Amino acid sequence: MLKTETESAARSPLPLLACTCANLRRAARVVTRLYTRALQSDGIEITQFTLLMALDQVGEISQGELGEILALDSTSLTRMLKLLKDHGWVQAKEGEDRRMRIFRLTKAGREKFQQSLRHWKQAQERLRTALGAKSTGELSVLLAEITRVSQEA
Amino acid sequence: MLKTETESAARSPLPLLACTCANLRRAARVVTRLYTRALQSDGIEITQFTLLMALDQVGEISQGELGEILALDSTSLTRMLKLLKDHGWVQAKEGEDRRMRIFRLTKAGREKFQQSLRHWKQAQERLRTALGAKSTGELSVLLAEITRVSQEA
DNA sequence: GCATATAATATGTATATACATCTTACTTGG
DNA sequence: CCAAGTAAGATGTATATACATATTATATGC
Repeated sequence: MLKTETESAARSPLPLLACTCANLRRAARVVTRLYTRALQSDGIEITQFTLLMALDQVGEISQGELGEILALDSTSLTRMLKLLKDHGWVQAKEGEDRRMRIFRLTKAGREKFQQSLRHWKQAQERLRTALGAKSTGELSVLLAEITRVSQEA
Repeated sequence: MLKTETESAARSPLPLLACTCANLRRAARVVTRLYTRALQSDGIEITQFTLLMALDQVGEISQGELGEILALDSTSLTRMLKLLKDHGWVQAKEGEDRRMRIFRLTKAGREKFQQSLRHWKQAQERLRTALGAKSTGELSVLLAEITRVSQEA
């Protein structure tokens, strides 16, 4: 029988998992915590902040298109956007195609976004400093790459 | 008023978001889909497969320690592991410290792991091929780095 | 040895997210 | 113009995940 490893302190704290997916998800968890905590006093989750940021950039957009940009299932967005609506941060209107929902920020949403932007920047900057500018840039490129090729694969 | 962009086809399909966290999460979603679909016929989620893989490697481990390795809140593991227990893939025993739960794979769990390993390898390999070996290696290193520094930051 | 502090896990609650399926609206072949 | 097909979003259901708090067991100061 193998010696149980439970008592040994010899396990490295973060062994490299062999699975790219597991490594991505683990990194996403840790980084999400960092941003979520930075935004805590703003009363907004980083996932919600991301939607505000996207809407701030594009102005108006349909639910489906927003889903494509964020690689989020459109039906997932139904509920995420509902939370934002309940907060009064976004509003929807019908498109010319009456099946579509066109979303945009409300005034309160723009304000919430601007407000939380400070703490977001702090988190973003803290991470960039800790990882190094070069690595941060490389990571960005690789994440864009892997997102693209995974969608095709 | 800005022209609504809803009708224009001119938005690039995957604009680089400005947020490292959003980029990580988006990549994790896309890659998760790839692996989940590869494992579909095995009746196991990639998240569950990851737990089996970790347990297969370490043999026996407490819930808390497993959480540290995977950067998963130990209370999240309570329910994830319960699902695996319900499937009969893992079993728990009390530790010497009677608060602890020590987990390990059952025979059925080892078999399920070995079985699903084939499709996991296919997904892993497909991704590696699509992204390139060099980038895949760099990504691994960067993900380990960002995980480490984010936990400290 | 006890009161208190702390650690490991469980439970309540909330959000994020996916997929299957349903509904409604558009599109298209005839 | 209509029937059949398809596209956009809503809803049912399930898992992943976090945090606050509760519970139980261990550790520690006196």
